[in-house]
Amino acid sequence: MELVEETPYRFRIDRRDPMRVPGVVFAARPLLPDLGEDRSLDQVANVATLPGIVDAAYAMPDIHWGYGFPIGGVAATDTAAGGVVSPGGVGFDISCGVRLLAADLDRAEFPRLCGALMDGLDAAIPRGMGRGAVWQLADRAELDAVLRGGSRYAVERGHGVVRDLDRCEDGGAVDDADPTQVSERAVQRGRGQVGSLGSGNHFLEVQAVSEVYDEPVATAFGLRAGQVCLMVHSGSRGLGHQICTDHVRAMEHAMPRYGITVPDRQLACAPVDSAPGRAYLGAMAAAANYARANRQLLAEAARRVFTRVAGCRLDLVYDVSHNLAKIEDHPLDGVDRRLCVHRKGATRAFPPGHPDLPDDLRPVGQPVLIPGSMGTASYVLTGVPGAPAFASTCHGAGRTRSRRQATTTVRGQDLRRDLAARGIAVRGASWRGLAEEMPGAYKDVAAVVDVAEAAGLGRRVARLVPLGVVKG
DNA sequence: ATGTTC
Repeated sequence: MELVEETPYRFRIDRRDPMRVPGVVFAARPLLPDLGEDRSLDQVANVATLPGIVDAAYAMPDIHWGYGFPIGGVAATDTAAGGVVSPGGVGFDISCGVRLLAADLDRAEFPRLCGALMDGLDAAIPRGMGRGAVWQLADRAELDAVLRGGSRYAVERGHGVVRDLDRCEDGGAVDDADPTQVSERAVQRGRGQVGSLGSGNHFLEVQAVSEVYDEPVATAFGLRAGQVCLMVHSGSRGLGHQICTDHVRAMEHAMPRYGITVPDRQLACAPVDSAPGRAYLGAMAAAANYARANRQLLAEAARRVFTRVAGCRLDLVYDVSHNLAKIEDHPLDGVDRRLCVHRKGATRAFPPGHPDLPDDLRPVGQPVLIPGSMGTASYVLTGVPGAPAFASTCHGAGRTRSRRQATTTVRGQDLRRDLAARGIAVRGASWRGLAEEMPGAYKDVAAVVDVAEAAGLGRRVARLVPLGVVKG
């Protein structure tokens, strides 16, 4: 794979047939994928062949190998020019994302509360493969209400406060969810999982603000140095996974009907303006709402623990997805075009002044939540004006070694002990799951965020360090 | 990521 270094933070993959646009990789040399075992740069070139793709196939500094599309990938297609939507451009965990809450509690108070707080969260947060959930839905009709209403419905049912919705992407729910495009199997898998963390890299973490880079913006976000925070990273569980599986299969069969060929069958896609395209987008929107309700319920469960143990509030800073396709207007050659923007392992980062931001955030831009790997820092960024890649940035550290490799390197028990020695309390669900998330299997999130800022994708606002980790 | 290979 030939990479042309345009700047120290931006590399180009020149267009060659059948690519329709070039590839652009935001990275520094040390962050580029290891070509021996990671085919993600080939995946960038593959994505660049998709019908209707505009501008470039983008990759963020946390890029790594994914299903069809790279994780850390952004691709936009022109909906008026046969542009496609591809489930592989969203990923299996539809609307996986991050929610950050700020406590009215100083980190100096944490040591005396740590044991009770972490034990309380350990008991209150369902997690791991399958397992239980916070919210027992009455019936299919109530699940449909979640699929249509997301966090808005959760708050209507008493799981949260109205102010939460102001601090959620899309006010807590996307429109155009179509539960009729969600299969019975997806419904069955999702029915008992609203308010559950899942496994893998999902987590709930008690953190402290360790550094503020931009005080006015941090203040507008509701963050100050030394403050205790809570970060939730979870998605749409088995429901989103099943929806992805179902619609990839449907699109594989439908592609010949639209004369579409792709270099990798994992890039199965259909025009946005087609029956299978609309069907996927309707089901995807339903999964997006499910994921938001899931994070809303998890945050509520954590709030109850914080209230009981510490007598403190948790105010929502923001909730944003990093696995989603959205129909957005962006200027191309000076003209606004309606695009289907796929972000897979990439976080939307609206700049100051964006009309979709709530009034109190519009002057400062959207909070962009970047979780680090276990035991390392996380970052809060804000969007910047005129950014490339359709107002998107990285979503985390990015894996460098497989789960399997990680488990042969370290034991979960040792990892937990090492973290405890560094003052980080861990409440896991399985030793294996813990080992798979060893920080050494990830890039350095600080380096990833440095590149994101240097490449003009976003601007650092605050750094958060872990105090306690609840792992799936 | 995932009832971790329908």
